Amino acid sequence: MALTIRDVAREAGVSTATVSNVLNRTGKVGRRTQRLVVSAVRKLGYVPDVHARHLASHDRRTLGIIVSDIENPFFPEVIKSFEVRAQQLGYDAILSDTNYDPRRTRRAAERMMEHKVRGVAVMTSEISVRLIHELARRKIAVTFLDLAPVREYMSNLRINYASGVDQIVKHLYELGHRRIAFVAGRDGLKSNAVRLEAYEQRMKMYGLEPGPVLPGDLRFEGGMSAGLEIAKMSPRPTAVVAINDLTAVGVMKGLMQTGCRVPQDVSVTGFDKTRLAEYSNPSITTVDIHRETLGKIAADALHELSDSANPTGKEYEIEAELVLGESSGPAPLT
Amino acid sequence: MALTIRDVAREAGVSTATVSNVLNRTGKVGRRTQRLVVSAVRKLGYVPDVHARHLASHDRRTLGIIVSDIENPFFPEVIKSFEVRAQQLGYDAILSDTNYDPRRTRRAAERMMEHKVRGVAVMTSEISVRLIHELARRKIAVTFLDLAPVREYMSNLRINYASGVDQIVKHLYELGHRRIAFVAGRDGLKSNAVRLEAYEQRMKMYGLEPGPVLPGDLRFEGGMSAGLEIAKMSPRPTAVVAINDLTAVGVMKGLMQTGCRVPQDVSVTGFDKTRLAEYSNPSITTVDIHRETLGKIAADALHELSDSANPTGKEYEIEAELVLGESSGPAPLT
DNA sequence: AGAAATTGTTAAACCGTTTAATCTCACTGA
DNA sequence: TCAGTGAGATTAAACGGTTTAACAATTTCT
Repeated sequence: MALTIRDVAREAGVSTATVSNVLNRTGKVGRRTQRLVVSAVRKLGYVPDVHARHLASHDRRTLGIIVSDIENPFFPEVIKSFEVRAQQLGYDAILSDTNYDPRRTRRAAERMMEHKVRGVAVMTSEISVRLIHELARRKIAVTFLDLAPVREYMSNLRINYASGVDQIVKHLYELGHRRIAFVAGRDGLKSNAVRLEAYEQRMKMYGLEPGPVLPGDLRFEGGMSAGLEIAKMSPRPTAVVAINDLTAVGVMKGLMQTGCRVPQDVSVTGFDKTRLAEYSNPSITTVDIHRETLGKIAADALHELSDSANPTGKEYEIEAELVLGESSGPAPLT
Repeated sequence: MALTIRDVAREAGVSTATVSNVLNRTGKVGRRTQRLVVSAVRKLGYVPDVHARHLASHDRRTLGIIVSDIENPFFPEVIKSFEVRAQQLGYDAILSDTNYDPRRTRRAAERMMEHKVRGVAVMTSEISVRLIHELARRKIAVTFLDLAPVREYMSNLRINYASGVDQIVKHLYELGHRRIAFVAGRDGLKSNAVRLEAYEQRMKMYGLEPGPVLPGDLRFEGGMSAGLEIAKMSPRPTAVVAINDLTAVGVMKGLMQTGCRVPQDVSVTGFDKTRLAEYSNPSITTVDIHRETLGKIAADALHELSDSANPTGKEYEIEAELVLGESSGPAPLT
């Protein structure tokens, strides 16, 4: 039905093998013949079929990336740099979105198997460790974010959340803040627990009493109600460490609604360095987790894992970096 | 090497055809045999190879979507609803990001051809009409945003920008504003030109002099410098219509930096209803372009185009809707 | 009971490409 | 002159599924 390699071969007056060799630049074809084939391809507008190609050449050149929510501003940048890097390494990249739903996570993993990818970057925590092991058992390389120990075909990307929190608390301490509240995120998430823990630890290191710790939901609303609550506390904290930027924006809104000024009365910090941090008013002091590095390293890790003879997993570390904004300032004189 | 349908057939003691029939629910298999096959599949953990499947069954069940920039907050929602709808219709969806680069746009289109997709939703304007025609000529259904007239295998999704602008101007007029400025976007973009034109037309309809029209860049920075400029105009406009939300945020920042209050002194409106509009402070009066509808309709349009016997293109219209925020209010008494 | 209709299963061809094995033939060197 | 060489091209067998014509078994009908 559609144009095949046979049509090209006929047009150029050669065999299909020759066409294939020209297309794949194996260098086995004479210059004259090469020209013939190329012009036949041009003339006919032939485009090879990726499915037939994958099937015939046992060499699978696809990488997958699974994210929990493409609408979460954290992911697009990661996806993009993953895809760019994958392409540089000669892979096709496919994306699946799980929407935080375990069923769809299963489907996503199955899709990766169906597509016979060489590796998958798992950027969500709704996935079960069993599923990861299943992928690895099928010799599909996997990278994930601190979900399991490293093993065969499994590498780990550790984001240094603790260091980010450390830098925030240090920053606030040096500005003179002593009562520093924390607005948490969702309970189940390991990445959230790590940050809370780091906060508590660092506070103690400075000889400060941790807390109060307010509940949040990783969303604007949770931040806002926390902000309202904090505004009427007595003694009122002079600084708030929020679990992410969106929460920080909510906190600021809550504070401002009750007349608290940011940062004159209360300093607020976020996490993740989303665009929101930059564009909110005041802009937010936050932590940059180098998302483009994350995506790139994920692709590199998969490449290395699936390419080498010994697919032993490795640990990678992604650094976090404090970025100053207008939302943090000197503690008010009591 | 990996598990094939033959392994399953052997395990179940049937032929490969039978396994295939069970997997594809053709209903030609007896209950007993069905059970045998299913349990063999389970036991072995067999997952079919998508490439072999596509190759053998000539029925291509993939749709593609090409966007200019996945990091642009406009797209993720569109992509998601496109993928969800595609899946409901039984398609696999693949995504390409062009990064506003014509070369990458070409690559994206080629990728779609290589994958032998049934249809492509083109959500970028960097694509040449030639390329769209080339896709259509290969009987790949295409939908786009007002890039070309409808033809065979080509449907058009028209976003009603004009109506959105109309609603904004009407809203401001009714609040008593008479001097309404406009902050433009990028010059080449048709979608931007349409909005500017609609603004001018509507202003005249109300017997108002359009302008001033300030340049922008669809980014925060352009908005901010426009905001600074507007602040020192005399007589100062009492309202500003910005080309998009990000620009509006910039405008507000610029205004506020010079002591103008929003909306007490100057009202500001955005466009697109990104998260930014909701979370900025004050939140922005903006226009919602129903992105999830856009994605869904794109998938539906492709399905219809590629499914029916006569692939005649159609026109679809996406409505725009005013959403009130805190950034617009009554015109100040002069 | 035997023919006809229905249902279930299989063997073999095919999808569009790659690739190992094989063939051709002009050229080299002894 | 002729075996040996090697570059360039071809042939044919995969790859992992689906599809279809043909056959076998069972049920239905007369």
